[in-house]
Amino acid sequence: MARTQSRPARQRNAAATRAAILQSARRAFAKAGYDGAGVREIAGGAGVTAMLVNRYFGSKERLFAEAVAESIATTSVLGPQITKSGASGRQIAAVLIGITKAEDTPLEGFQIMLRSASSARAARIARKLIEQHHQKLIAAALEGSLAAQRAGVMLALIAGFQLMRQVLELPALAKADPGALVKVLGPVFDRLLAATR
Amino acid sequence: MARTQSRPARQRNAAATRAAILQSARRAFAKAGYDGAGVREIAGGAGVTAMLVNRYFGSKERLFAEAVAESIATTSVLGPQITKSGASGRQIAAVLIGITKAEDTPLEGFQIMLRSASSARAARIARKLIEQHHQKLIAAALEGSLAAQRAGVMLALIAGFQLMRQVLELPALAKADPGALVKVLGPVFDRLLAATR
DNA sequence: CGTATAAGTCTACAAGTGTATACCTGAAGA
DNA sequence: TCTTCAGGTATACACTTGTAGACTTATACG
Repeated sequence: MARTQSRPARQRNAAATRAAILQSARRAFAKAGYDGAGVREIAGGAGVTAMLVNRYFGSKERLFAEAVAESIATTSVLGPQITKSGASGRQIAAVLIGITKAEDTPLEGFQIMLRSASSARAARIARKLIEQHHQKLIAAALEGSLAAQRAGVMLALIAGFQLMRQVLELPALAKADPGALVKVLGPVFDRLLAATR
Repeated sequence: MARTQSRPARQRNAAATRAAILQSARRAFAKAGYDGAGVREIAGGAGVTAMLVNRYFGSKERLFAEAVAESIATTSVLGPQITKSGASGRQIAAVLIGITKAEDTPLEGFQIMLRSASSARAARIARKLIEQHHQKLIAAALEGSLAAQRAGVMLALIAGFQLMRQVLELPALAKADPGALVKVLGPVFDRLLAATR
């Protein structure tokens, strides 16, 4: 009766608990990266003991793989925006600027990747998922030559922008007026959308 | 006489030892990031005990700050290229592509930043240095309005490109023909160099 | 030679990591 | 009501991390 009274104390439900752990893991990995997020912290975020995490997922590494897979699948905001036929650079820029504003972001998959880049295993997992889920889709939607390279540079720009704005919080990008950023970023995306001459 | 016979046993030279530690630290941080590189590992790379590191630098955090500062100062390849008056996007792109080719790179400072982004303390240190050493210089060299934002986006593009090409090794960028990459990246840099309309 | 002092190491500790084993507990079936 | 077993916790261990204090050793100077 020590713990039951302080919390709503979720019913004993394996599936729900598993889901809660996974969600907590996604948030923690996005915030601190693979090495930075501890199993106890993740467990705490789900209102659960550390050991239950290992009980359900086997190990931290397997938990990470599952969390990344889910996050990437959910990170579908920017993809459609870019791959739809009539997209303008200004639109893409506006969306990107919007979703890199708050702490919590739909670009969770990218966030995890950025913060886990130091871990070799994490990087390998991330590369595979990025390549298959984003790079190929964008490249396919681009017309003209060097589509793969242009898609790659777009992803680089997105990742770098997020890194500087959200992770490093470089003032020039983090505190800038969104309108001004659109003015700067829009034409850049336009260049990448346009077929290379 | 237990230890003296096994090694060349560098002469006792504070300055040289300090420099050796710093170099080892730069390499270790670039490879594994702030959290990933251990003090013992860094010390070992300099042929020295872990405690000597703290003796000379006070703490790991301060060692990191100094290592980043030195790396950033050394990372002077791109800065002059961008800030010189007659620079073209194509030239900048060519230089960037050249120095993001091999594993070892003159962009060590960026590399460290990328791999340490997960650590909050490391990010704070890196932000300060990046801001003062790169962002302000580039912004000052740019003509027209929104110079700070344009400089920030340039840095984002550089960091993102390096991340995707060197750290994640996205095939479209890592294995691409340099000439093709110049064709894609050059106009993008041109856009950022040109005054915003 | 003798000694002062800088250069460097040893041992240890407190905190944090992922994980294994043993344990408890609450709800459902008989 | 009693039993059963999945859902969950507590304790502990082996290891690693950054760092502190006491210790040793080599070099330069008198």
